[in-house]
Amino acid sequence: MSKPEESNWTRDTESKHLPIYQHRHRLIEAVKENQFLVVTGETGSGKTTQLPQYLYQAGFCRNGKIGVTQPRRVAAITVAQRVSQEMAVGLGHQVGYQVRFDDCTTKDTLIKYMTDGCMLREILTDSSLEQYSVVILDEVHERSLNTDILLGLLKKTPSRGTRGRKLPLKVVVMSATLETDKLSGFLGDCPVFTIPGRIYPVKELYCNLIGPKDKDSSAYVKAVVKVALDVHTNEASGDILVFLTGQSEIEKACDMLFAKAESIDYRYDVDDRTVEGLLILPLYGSMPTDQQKQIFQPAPAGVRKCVVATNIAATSLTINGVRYIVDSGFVKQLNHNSRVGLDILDVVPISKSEAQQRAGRAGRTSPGKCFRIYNKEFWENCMPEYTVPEIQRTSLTSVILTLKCLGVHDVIRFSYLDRPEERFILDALKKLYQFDAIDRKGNVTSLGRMMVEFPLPPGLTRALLKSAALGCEDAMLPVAAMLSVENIFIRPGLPEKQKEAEIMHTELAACSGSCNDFLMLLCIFEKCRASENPSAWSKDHWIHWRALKSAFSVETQLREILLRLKQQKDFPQETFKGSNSELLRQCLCHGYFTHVARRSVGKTFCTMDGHGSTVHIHPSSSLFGQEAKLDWIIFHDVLVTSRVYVRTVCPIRYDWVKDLLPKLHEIDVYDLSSVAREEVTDEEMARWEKKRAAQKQMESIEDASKKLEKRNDESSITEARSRYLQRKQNRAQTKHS
DNA sequence: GAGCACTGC
Repeated sequence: MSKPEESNWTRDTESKHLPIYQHRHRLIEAVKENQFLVVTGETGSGKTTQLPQYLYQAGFCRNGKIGVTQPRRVAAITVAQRVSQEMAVGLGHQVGYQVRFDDCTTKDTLIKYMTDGCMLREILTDSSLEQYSVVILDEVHERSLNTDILLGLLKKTPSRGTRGRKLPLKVVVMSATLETDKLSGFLGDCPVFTIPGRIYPVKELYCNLIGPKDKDSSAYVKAVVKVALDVHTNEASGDILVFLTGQSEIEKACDMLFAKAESIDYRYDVDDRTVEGLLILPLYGSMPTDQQKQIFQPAPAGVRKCVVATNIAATSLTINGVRYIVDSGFVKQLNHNSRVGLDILDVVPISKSEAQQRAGRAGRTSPGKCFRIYNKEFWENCMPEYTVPEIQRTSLTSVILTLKCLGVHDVIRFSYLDRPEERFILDALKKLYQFDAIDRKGNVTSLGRMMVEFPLPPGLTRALLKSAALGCEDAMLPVAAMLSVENIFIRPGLPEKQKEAEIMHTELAACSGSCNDFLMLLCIFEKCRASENPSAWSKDHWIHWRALKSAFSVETQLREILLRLKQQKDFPQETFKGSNSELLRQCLCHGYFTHVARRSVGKTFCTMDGHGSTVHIHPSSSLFGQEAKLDWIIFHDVLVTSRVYVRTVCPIRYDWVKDLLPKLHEIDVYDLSSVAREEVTDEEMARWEKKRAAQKQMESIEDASKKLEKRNDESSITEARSRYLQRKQNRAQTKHS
């Protein structure tokens, strides 16, 4: 292996002026002396780019690679590019990166930047991380789900001698200055190394336009517009960055900025979105990338940029030249609600640490100001200190399966930096049991070992494996791919264009018989792939080409994994007795029997998972309006807006799920909690077997359908849940009217 | 007759 010249490294004057440079010797010593180290420093301290280079220079690569994790793909790629330039080596050689679909490493790679998800995959194949001498977890304060899991796994780091390791693995945890004591405490009171940052002061101001009682979104859209215009008229030069929660609000705010500017006698030009001296630019994730690019170009001389953005501008994208922040104080957050068994997207106040993060975006190149539209009372009473970490508000099914496959059987007492609620873990275990990924004692089954290989939600993997057993994976692979990319349907803003798109989408639905949204996805996938010019085809049919293209890559990846697994001797093989038109739907049932609903009054459906929630078919479904013809359905996901909607729907027959549904009630939380704790006694096992036998007997006497209905109807808890959802609906309706 | 923040494998 070739080392970069020492002179080359020190000649780099830019990196010598970074705050971290003068601490390099002490840092290297600290890593040498400790197995765990917390390194803290604000953005701009140089820790992400410099520390791996210092360790490389100090000879840490003699016994293995240095791995650096990032929560986001772009960060992993750009930092690796930067470091390879600084070290004057080709990207992919000594310095490389690995993200999904893009492995830019070789056998020479010694400093490897990667996403936290990739590192987790790597641990699945090499649990002692034999190839690494040091692992650096970066951006730990962001508390991404995968980083949190890595923290817990690396805490019990492989020490000297375990599975081929010559030396114990060094673990460095890098975080912004928040909660470093907690991190150090978690890692056995390891030392904390603080590097001064290089950010400029940001003055924080409270505009007192919103208080704890303001819950209405139109109030804060008006407020941010007012503040942004005030900044434009009163403050010195520098761009403005406004934080709102979503696309529709952002568009509304941009329109209001024009209108208000006009009413106070500004000239403006709608096409350029320019009010006199103010260039107004919306920014959100689903925006076409070419439109996003415009945002990074500096405004013309004498013009001030005003970017109205979602949280995407808080971490994922950096806009240079921003000196003023206008903070609405809200964010849209996906929370798993285990009480109703749904994931619900909610608008909630941001945390104080998130507000500081937003303010920090104004101080990257010069001193700045942050205007908070809310008052001090809102700050004190409505905003929590820290954001609830993802691991405590997300569905854990995939993560728990990964942990189980890594040999962590006691998933309740695993070392979590912040422990998820027990019922979230039990929910996940229950789902895994229902999908046959774990057995009654909580051990991973051979099916579970196969399932963990797929980057898909377990239900979808279950359906895919079923289809492969029956030999119809060519139909299921595209469906699985299409369901794991962002929304593929374009919905234009202009009403006449909207109609045009709708007609096109209805035609696409017709090609699959207009009564199965899953089949419609397959149809679109295949039609586009078969067309001469797929991107033109997408455009003509109002389909997002970017999303469809990524569905093609996902399908290829899934197909490769499946091919590999099919070579195993124990890969299941089954024969199908039934008509071909039913084959795909029956396979889907094996992944979606937790998402079964039966039509109840009028156009409503009642979920059969034991929660008995009332749901409606979403208007975007090809089954919308055909409710009267339907009886049993399965659905891919749930959306709570003015009503509880199910999207991506498919009609099924009760016969196809009747043998699966009892599995939903076969195991209770008490059973699982002891499974989870590895405290299943023989007595408990015997009791369960007895119960199961009794249940089987019942089934032969009583029709399973009736029983399930009864279970759903009689439970008062279920009714309470329905009432809760109803209230939620009513609240949402008031909010929207 | 509705409208989905942001990541990641």
